[in-house]
Amino acid sequence: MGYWLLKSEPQTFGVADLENAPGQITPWEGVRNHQARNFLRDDLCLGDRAFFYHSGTTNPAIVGIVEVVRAGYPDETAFDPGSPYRDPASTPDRPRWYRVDVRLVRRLCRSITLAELKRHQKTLGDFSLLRRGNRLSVLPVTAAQWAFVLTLETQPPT
DNA sequence: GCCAACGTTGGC
DNA sequence: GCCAACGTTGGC
Repeated sequence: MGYWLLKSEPQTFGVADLENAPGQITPWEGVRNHQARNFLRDDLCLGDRAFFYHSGTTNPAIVGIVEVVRAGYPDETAFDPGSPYRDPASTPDRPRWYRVDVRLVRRLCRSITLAELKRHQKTLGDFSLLRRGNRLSVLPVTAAQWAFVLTLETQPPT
């Protein structure tokens, strides 16, 4: 099973929105970066788990856990002239962008902030989220990193 | 193919 | 609001 981290700005789509979505399922769409697209299209498998991460906020943090319930398929928002994610270069015949469907497994008992993760950089090792200049909205997480972050959840914030 | 200009992301 | 990182665009 693979582990991932998915970023979203809570003002656009936060964990609360996912909580209120039908079946607590949402397409993870609108990703318009080739490297992130490759992860969505090729690497996120059915059953994989991902951290739901809030970016662009005062306290960027991991706030929940989601599960991939549908593997990569074309992101149809690219075909929609009314969508902010419209990309005329992507067509149904030759889709350029892909999305997955995710379901909320649960919120974390407490948010694990980016600041806190940085304090554990030594333990986390080469964590893609902490790499300088990283802007990818879909990031791989190792099994060890996944497990460690979950141990933080049940400890008081450091 | 090179590179400057520009736009976006995202932390602070 | 600022700035670093980095992707994209477009002229040459």
